[in-house]
Amino acid sequence: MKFRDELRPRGGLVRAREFTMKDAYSFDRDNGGLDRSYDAMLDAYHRIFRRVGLPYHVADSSGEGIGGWDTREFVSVCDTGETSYLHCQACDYHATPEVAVLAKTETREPDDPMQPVEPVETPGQRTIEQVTAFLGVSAERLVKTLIYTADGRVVAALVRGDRELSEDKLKIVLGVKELVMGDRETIERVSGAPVGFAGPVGIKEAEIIADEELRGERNFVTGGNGADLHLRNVNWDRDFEVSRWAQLRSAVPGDPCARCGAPLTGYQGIELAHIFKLGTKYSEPLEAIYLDDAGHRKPIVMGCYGIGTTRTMAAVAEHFRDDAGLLWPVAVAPFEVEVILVNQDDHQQRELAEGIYRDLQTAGLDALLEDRPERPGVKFKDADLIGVPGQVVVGRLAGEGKVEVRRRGGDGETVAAGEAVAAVRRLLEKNVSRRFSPSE
RNA sequence: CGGGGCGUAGCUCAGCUUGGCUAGAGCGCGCGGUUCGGGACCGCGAGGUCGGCAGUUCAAAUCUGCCCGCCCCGACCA
Repeated sequence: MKFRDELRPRGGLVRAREFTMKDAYSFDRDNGGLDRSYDAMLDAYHRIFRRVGLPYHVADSSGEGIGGWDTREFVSVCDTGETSYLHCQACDYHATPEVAVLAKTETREPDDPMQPVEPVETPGQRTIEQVTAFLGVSAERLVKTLIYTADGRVVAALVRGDRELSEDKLKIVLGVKELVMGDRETIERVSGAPVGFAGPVGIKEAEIIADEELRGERNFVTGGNGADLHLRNVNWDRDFEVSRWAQLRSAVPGDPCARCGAPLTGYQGIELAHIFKLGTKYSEPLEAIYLDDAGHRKPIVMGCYGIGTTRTMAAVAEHFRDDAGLLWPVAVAPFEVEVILVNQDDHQQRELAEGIYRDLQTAGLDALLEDRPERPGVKFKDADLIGVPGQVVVGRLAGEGKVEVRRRGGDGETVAAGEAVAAVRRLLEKNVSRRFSPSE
């Protein structure tokens, strides 16, 4: 059980303040051992989700602040999911926008001539939306200057106005452990202006790193490093020096896949599980040490693996339901079979139902007995709503010692009461065998 | 924290724009009867500080102000 003080819980079970999750760590003596543990866990997770029967994908993702590598998420596709993913239909690459690597775009030199830099007054216009509206230019013509503190030094990251910077990519390019947005004080110091007017021209103390996409841009608009000031017709090289070019922007649908160049498409999903390699990031500071064959003290090499149990139930509800209610996959159903006593006042029916209920339990099945004093219709509707996969109906055929065994919502077969347990077993096996391929 | 919406019977909601009938419906609940394998039917009945406080008015569920609670969007985020 886990608790988290979410500012705003949402999406029902997907993001609540209280939830359950399965958490696991592996401890190895070296990276080779870690790789084996990780691969075993990856395989186990595949088997878990195949058994549940949920359609899912495995996507490259980031450590979300924990740090690590070989970070992968198990994702259930779902329009109500809270996370965006990108997919290449040509080569089946899945990744989050922050980490999705893009094929190098052709960077041809822009051929229009450079115009002289022109300062423009932009009183109070700080955001991209405000500046584009004020100057009457599209966001692609703007260049955003984002000030970061990376392991203590200041960096100015440049991306096109209509793009999002990927902190994951920036962190990797810089090779730093800690990357945080510059605070107000830092921004004002290096830009010499209030927050919202930073630009690359004349910026102090900051290394300028630019998204490779900007190579093809000319005469763009940037912050003017002065209060209420922007600059038109800014050009790299002529007006400021780029110390490094790199792919910094988050991917969006339509961008080319790094593996095969085909356009990526986007989808929403629920993050079901997350695995990654931690290495010695925590074992070193915590002094989780072992002695190797030679008697040397070495930090344990760790891996981290989690499954969001509660939100997996949310994904199950999204995928396994019909107009009448839920259809639990057997692997995660709260009960495997429900015995429906149609007329609780009929002694013959009652005895038969209670007998089968006990037999099912004796046989090791999770059984539920519906014997409330309700009308038959109510019981059938509720049984379908709850969605227990197996149903045994004990009703008008009880006098002949017969009952009906069926899958929730499906056609039934009439069997002798003594055959009921075996019939339920067969039925549940069939249900278990329902599988989806990971790429479905 | 910013934006939007909603608080009326146990539940879901109508009524509010344009103030005025005894504040309504469906479901649920109680009693009587019929029915009894896919959320039955008939009859009778109980059930309300209209979220709270204050104001305007001859008169407030309805208009105004403040407060409280819940939901949605955003910011944020192992």
